[in-house]
Amino acid sequence: MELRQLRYFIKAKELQNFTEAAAQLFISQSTLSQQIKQLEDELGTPLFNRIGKHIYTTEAGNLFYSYALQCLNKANDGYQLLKDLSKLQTGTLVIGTSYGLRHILTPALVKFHQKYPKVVIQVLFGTSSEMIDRLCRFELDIVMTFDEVESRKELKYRPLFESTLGFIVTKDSPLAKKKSISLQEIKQLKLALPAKGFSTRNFVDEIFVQHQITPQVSLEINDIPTLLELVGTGHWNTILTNTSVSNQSHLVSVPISKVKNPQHAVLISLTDVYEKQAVKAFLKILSD
Amino acid sequence: MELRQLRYFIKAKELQNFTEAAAQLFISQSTLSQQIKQLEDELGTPLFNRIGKHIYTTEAGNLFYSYALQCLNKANDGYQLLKDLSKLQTGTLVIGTSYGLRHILTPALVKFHQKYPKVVIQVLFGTSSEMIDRLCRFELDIVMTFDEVESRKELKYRPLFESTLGFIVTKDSPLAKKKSISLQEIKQLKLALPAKGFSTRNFVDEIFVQHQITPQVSLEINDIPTLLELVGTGHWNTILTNTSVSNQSHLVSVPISKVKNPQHAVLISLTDVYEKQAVKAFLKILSD
DNA sequence: ATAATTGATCGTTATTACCGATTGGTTTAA
DNA sequence: TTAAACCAATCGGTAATAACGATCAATTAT
Repeated sequence: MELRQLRYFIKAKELQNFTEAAAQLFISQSTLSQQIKQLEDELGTPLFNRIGKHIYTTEAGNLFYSYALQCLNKANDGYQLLKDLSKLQTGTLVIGTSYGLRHILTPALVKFHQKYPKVVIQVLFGTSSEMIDRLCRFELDIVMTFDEVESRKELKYRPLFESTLGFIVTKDSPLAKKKSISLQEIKQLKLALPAKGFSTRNFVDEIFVQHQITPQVSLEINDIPTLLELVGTGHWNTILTNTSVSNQSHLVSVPISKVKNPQHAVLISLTDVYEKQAVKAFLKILSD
Repeated sequence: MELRQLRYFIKAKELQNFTEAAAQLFISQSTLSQQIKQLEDELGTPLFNRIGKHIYTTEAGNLFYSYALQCLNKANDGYQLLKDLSKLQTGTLVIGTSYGLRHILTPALVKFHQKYPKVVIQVLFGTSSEMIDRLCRFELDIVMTFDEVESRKELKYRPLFESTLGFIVTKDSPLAKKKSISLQEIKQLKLALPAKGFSTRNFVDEIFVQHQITPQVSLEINDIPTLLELVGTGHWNTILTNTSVSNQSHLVSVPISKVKNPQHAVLISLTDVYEKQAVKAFLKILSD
């Protein structure tokens, strides 16, 4: 049984006339006759009664018609779905992102959703190492994070922008008015930092190692909003990319002196893998 | 798009391996590769990501899979339907029935035979317990009888109609003119009853027990036509469903007073078992 | 009667599904 | 590092078959 035969059968049944059906199908009458016969042979029962020059469907033909239609419709639905997908009328976009990038993520999500409202978006915050693992396991379509030290060839890196680290304190703190703060000063203060694995944490650790300074890390946490809330209480200070506190009015970012610390925000995807239409569209919106 | 390609795609997607899929489909790997490629070209999007020696379905492939499956299932459903239907051209229908139901059985058999002349019909009269045993041993397709006290979950009961018991006497008997007869009067008379196991007998026994009356059962017999013949001699009387004597002009059924005795005629079949097309057709005819 | 219409059939052609062998890439084992 | 194993893609050739035109047989309309 082939879809071709079902298409022929349906047309023939609807027109009750092989010659006309063949014409509409742009095939010869003999071809239609043969293909119907072949289908009947496979099904083991006639689909048409041939009475003189007229044909009409048998009981079997009438019953089978409904299934043939449904079968063809399913095939067509699948076809249409993929055509829609290429026009982004459907599908899913799964984004992994660092918390420090949400200020560029959120407006991009809004724009994307306005343009492609039928695409379902999933956003996952997490550590960059965790997200890259997920990316390699095909659980994510794209990762937005700050770049890692090593670069892997199975990953494709698209730079977004640079951001510097800042020392985060409450607006009311005496430190809030300083124009800059040195690592030596920071060494005296209790820090709350993102847990190991976060790209910012990796970067902070690296800086302290470079300057041979051991900071007082009195709290580690793997949730940035909570970290910011804790810093807001005034009991801790932290170091984050400036962009992480851009919408936190009660917190202030003080530049760290004598430290070259630009972090590079990047988009990471898999190389040599078919890239979803939704990913392409999303990248286009981000780059605007 | 052809069903062949959908079949290939589904197998490849399920095994995530072209070589193995081709083997299971009994085609060469090159053929599978070509057909998948052809399908992808028609759909305008890759269905598989080819990364290294592994393949896995793209988003499009995953979405399309469901439709491909449904499409194939519809085709298969249609195929199965016609195979079932064609069995009505050759199959057998084995019916077990109580004697009391022959008045509805015979016209149904005639109609069924006119519609499906090639189906061989076997009819077996017997006790309901015997027939239900046979049904469970798959020796019968369907049983027509009066309902038993207990209902088993492996059996499916379809009610047909209700019938009452009557006291059967010859037309010439002085009792024939009575408008009703009480159990006390019956107690004085010699009875010929169907053998134990017949549903009517079970029901009659139960009624006597309920009224704490012991009847004079002077004859038991497991063949209803013979029983009726004996009753016709005037030496015995009996108790049967009224429908049993509906075509016996020399016998009369006298209602039994003060006894709630509707018997429920039912069709019994096995649950959770494939129901023959012939059975469905027969049920349809019966219900008309 | 005759012509027109229709589906089935026959012989042929064009297409294509299929195969085996090979290639090029990657992964695994030595 | 090299060799072996594995896998999908590709190529050229063959067998299967979808398609065609012509014709036949049957029915219907004129």
